[in-house]
Order: sequence, then C-alpha cells, then structure tokens
Amino acid sequence: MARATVHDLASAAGVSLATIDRVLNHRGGVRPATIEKVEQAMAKLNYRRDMAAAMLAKQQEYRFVFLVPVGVNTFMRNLAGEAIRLSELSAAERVSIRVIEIPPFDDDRLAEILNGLDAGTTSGVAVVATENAQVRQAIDRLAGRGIPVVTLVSDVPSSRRAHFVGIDNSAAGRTAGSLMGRFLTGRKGRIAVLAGSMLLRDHVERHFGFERVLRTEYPDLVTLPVIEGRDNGAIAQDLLGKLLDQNDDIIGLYSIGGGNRGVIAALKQRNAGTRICVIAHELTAHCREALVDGTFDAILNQDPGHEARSAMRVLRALTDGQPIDPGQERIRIDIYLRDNLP
Amino acid sequence: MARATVHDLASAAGVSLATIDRVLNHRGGVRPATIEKVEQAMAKLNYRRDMAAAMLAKQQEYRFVFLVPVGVNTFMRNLAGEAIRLSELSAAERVSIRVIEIPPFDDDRLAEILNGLDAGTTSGVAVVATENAQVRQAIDRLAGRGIPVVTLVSDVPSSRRAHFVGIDNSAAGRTAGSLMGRFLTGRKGRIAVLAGSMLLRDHVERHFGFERVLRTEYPDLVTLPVIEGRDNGAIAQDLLGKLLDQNDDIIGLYSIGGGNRGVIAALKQRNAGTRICVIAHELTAHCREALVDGTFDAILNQDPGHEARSAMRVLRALTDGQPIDPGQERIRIDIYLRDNLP
DNA sequence: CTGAAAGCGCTTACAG
DNA sequence: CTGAAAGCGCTTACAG
Repeated sequence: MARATVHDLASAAGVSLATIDRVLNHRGGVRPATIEKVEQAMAKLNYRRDMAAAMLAKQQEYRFVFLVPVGVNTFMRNLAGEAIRLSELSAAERVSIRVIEIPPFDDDRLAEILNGLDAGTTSGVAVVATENAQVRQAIDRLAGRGIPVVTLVSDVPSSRRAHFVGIDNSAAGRTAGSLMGRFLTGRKGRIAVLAGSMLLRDHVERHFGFERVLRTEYPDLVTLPVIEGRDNGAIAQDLLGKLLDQNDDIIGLYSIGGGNRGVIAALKQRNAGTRICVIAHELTAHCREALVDGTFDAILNQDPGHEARSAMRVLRALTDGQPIDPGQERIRIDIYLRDNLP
Repeated sequence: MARATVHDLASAAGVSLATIDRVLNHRGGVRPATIEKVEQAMAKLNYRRDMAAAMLAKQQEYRFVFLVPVGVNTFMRNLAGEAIRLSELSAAERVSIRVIEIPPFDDDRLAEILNGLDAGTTSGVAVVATENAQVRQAIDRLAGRGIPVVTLVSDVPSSRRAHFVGIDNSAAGRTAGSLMGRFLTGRKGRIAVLAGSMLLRDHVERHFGFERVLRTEYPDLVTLPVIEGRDNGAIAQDLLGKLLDQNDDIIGLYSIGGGNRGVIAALKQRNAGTRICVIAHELTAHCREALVDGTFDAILNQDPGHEARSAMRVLRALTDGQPIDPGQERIRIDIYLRDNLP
C-alpha cells in the first residue's frame, strides 16, 4: 500500500483538498468538527506530508544572507568560501545564499548593513556578530520583523537571535588548558596568551576557560596578561616577539584568535617553536603546516563547512517552523594533532 | 527574472518537453544536432534542474538497508539507533531505511543476509562488514546487480563497495599513540593493548598506527602483545585483569575496541585508573563516565549520527548519479578530553 | 466555513 | 527520432 496523499485524506474525511490543506497548515477558518474529522483521517491513514511536493506547489524560495567579517583573517575567508560553495550546491533545492563581506571590527557598519536588509526579499540571516548595543538592536529588529537570525562563530546571547551556530568557546579554552597542562607535565614556567581582541565574546570565553583549568589544575603554569593582536599577523608578530624577548621563562603559548602567520614567524625567528608548547585555533593552511613541522603542538578547530551547512539547515527549519536536530547541529571542538589531520 | 524551467528550455530550443527530458537525463535516442540545441539553451538560460520536482514526478523512493552487528556492543547499538531515528526523520523525503541487526562475529550469517536482499526493493545497502571471502563476494554480487553498497565503520577495500563511511583507522591509532606518548612524557614503562579481534580490519589498522608512533617516537614506551576481548566486557575484564596482575610496570592502556565496561571494572578493582594512562574508543555512556572520573584520559570517537546520515546521503547520491561532497562526508576522528565533552 | 480547478517543474507512457 | 498530454502530491486564488 502506497503512502497516503491529500486525496486519500480528502475522501476519507469527506471534505475537499482545500480544507485538508487548511487544517494541515493550521490556516484557521475551519469548523472544529471538520478539523476533528481530518485529524482522524490523518491518524488512520498514517499520513505524512511530502515536503518536496509542498515546496514545489508553494514556489517556496529561501533567500538567506550570510554576514562574514573578512579581512586578513584566513578562517573567516574560509567560512565565506564555504558559504559561497554551499550557495551553488543548494541552488537545486531553491535556496539562495548571499554572502556579504563586512569589514572586521566595525560595529557601526555591521549594524548599518543589518538594518538595511530588505525584509521582503530576506528569509533569514546568519551573522558573525559582535557584542555591541547597535548590533544587538539590529538583530532584535530583524527578529521583530519575523526574520530569523542565527549567530555564527561568536554568539550574542542577550539578543533575540534564534540560534547560535558555533562551538562552546569556554569548553574550547578548557580543552586548550588541559592539553597544555598535560603536554607540559612536570615543567614549571609561564604561559603567554595572545587573543585577537578582548572585546570579542568568543575570545573572552576561550581565555576564561583556559585560565580556569590552568589555575585550578596546573598551578606550576602561570599565565601572563593577555596581549591583543587584532587577528592581524603583523601586530601579533610584533607583540608576541617583544613578549618573548622580555620573558625567557615562557614555555607555552595559547593563541586564541587569528594572526597565526605572525605567531609562527615570531616563534621561528627565535627558534622557539619546538621549545615552547603552542596551542592555536583554526586549521588554516599555515597552522596546518606549523603543526606538521612541530612549531604548533595542537590545533583546536571549528569546521567552517559544517558551520555554513548548519546555519543554512537551521535557517530553513526556522522559516518552515520545523524542528532542529540538536545532534546534527552541534558544532564540535575538533582537536588536531599531527596524526589526525584530514 | 525567475529561474528557467523545462518549458523555457523547450521553447528556446524549439523542441518538446519530452526531448528536453531525454537530453537532461541522457536517455539517448536524440539526434546530436538536437542535443546541441538543447545544451545551448541550457547554457544560455543558466538552467538548473529542480530536484524536488523531479523527485515528485518520478515517484522516486529510496529503500535503503543498514546492516549492523548489534550484540552487547554499545557503539553498535547507538549506530543502529541513529539509523532508526534517521529513518523516521527522512520519511518526509521519501527515503526508508530498514535496519537489520546481525549477530556479531558471524561472517556466514552476514553473507547470507546480503545475498538474500531483494534487488527489486533495495536501492542501496550500508553494511558494517568484515573482511571475509563470502562477505566480499556478497558485496560484489550486489554491486554487480547495480545496487550501491557502502561499508560502514570498518572497510573492505578489496570489494566493489562504492564508498567507505568511517574514520581513517590507522590515523586514529597514530593519534592514540601521540596522545599516550605526550601524556606520559618523561616516563618509562609498558603499554597494554586490548583489541576486540585482530580479524577486524579497523582494529588491526588502529593497532598498526599506534605501534608505529610508539616505536618511532616514544621508545621508552614498550607495548605488550595485543590481547583480544571480542568486544565483550566480561572477557575483556578477565584478560586485562590477568595482564595487569602479571605486569606491574604497565603505565598505559590502549583499548582499541569494545568491552570497555570490563576495562573500567578491571582498572577500578585494582585502583589503577589514575595511575595508568588509558585511551579508548567511542564515547558511549560508560566511557564518558570513566573520562569524567579520571579513569580514562582521552577517548577517540566516531560520531554514529554523522555516520548514519553520511551513509544515507552517499547512497542517495550514488543512486541518483549525483556527486558526493568529500568535505561533508569525511568522518572525523573526534578527540574527547574531559573538557570538550558534548 | 467550504469546494472545484488550475498550477508548481518535472517525468512518463503512448502515439507517431 | 520526436511530441502532446496526463500525472506526481501538494497549494492557491477564486467563487460561493
């Protein structure tokens, strides 16, 4: 027996297709008694709606916008690239993704772009957001107009965003702390910490998790005050270089954000790559190379391809009022050693 | 301008819908000149086929079979569970998944079931296979009948399976070796290795990778001969217990396969959980608990949910002759410490 | 509050 | 080798 269709429902309930559709989609304007009849027919025939047919009939189109701060940051570049690739792949499923590159560290511009989005042609927004009053307000305004917003990579929990697509950043920091502690078993010394900016929630959370583990579990490892390289290789190289020159007891480095090309250069200049235990984030091409040649000891990663796909699936579910599969949408903290590189 | 449809193509090329469909689906029986015209129209109008509409018209149904050896092995249970869950979720997309539980370590029965599959109602098969002549032959026979087969968790590379859904097991073994080596920095001693069976390719590969790293990079750590617990808690507990009692210089354990409830019991009985560095596979409920309480030091995991979904996507792509996205289908070797548990 | 009819973008016998 | 027409399972004006 083939699966039941709306026609089967209609004849079983003794009503027309239009009425079936009304109760299926909760459009209202149907007598309770009629609703009852239809629901009984649904249960009896074990009716399950064919989504593809519904999409086709509705001429449904998803128009999503992805906002990514693409400067010199390779990870963000990769993320934008994955979103563009996804947009091509999912054209056959009637979803279009417009990727807008925004200047990094420019809250005003970000808020402006969010506010300028056309509600008529935008069915959902994914944004690598910053924690800023105007940005939050812009997110809330979109949500108010019924446009679902998901935050990507860095969350804005106080906003009305519907979902966060990214890793648990304090867990990532704790993981970095544990690896550092275990890799430096039996040694005593100071640990340098380089972030992009302590105004970015994801960086702050990673730092918090890292500190917490080191202080409570590895008291022989003492962290230095965070230096901020603005996710920029040149600045990072300069700041880290000075720090290394001033402190000869540094045995570990946690690189929280971007600018790792500068980190690698600073370490190599001083032949410090193997002496110092380095844990960094994001498996970009240069980080990968540093892991292979022994300059880096571990890399924590979030998969930009998975994040782009997850953001799309979540936005689609949100627009359709469908449920989200938490297991599928959880973004893992990938740990890479030299041995499990993809 | 809305996207082009088959109607637009037909009028642009001056042919009928049927002809458009013939060239779109390479059905043959069309004059080269006509094909040419249609292809030009496709290029000019930037035509992209609407998959949902095609599915609907074709009344396409995917009927997949998943074969999973479910005995006492929790990971396999979880995998079967994920496949069942997936089957419910994807009913709306017209894919049905029949999960067949097979007795573990029974090659004859597995081959028999594979051979008994009805080619008429089976559009694809995912199987946790063993490396056995009859099993391989059964896989090859299915492939010969045009039914795509993917291997799950453990590969049979010499067969005609179309794809392998699982982790790189030698890389997993190397990862275990590196973690063990680094966690035991500065210490000397023997390392126990417990597998399920050295007749299982995935276990052999993990062992190989592990040995390789230890011998070449950590010569102070010497592995003992592998003991085989048949993925069974009781047997594992017994064998490992004896080994621990006979060797008081064991400082590490690599648990390659299942039966970790027995491993945990053997360690706890001897108060050896914290003294011995333990690395195990698969984040099942009891392994998770052992990680949290410090009995285990790291867990390598493959995500059964991801594997089930990946197998389904790959089988679907294979049936449709669509391309596979390697980035999306690569199964990661997840490393879990206490800190990045989901 | 309810229904008849047309249409979404494809595919599929069937006829020529 | 090619085409006209019907149909897949839904939704949507429109009419009543």
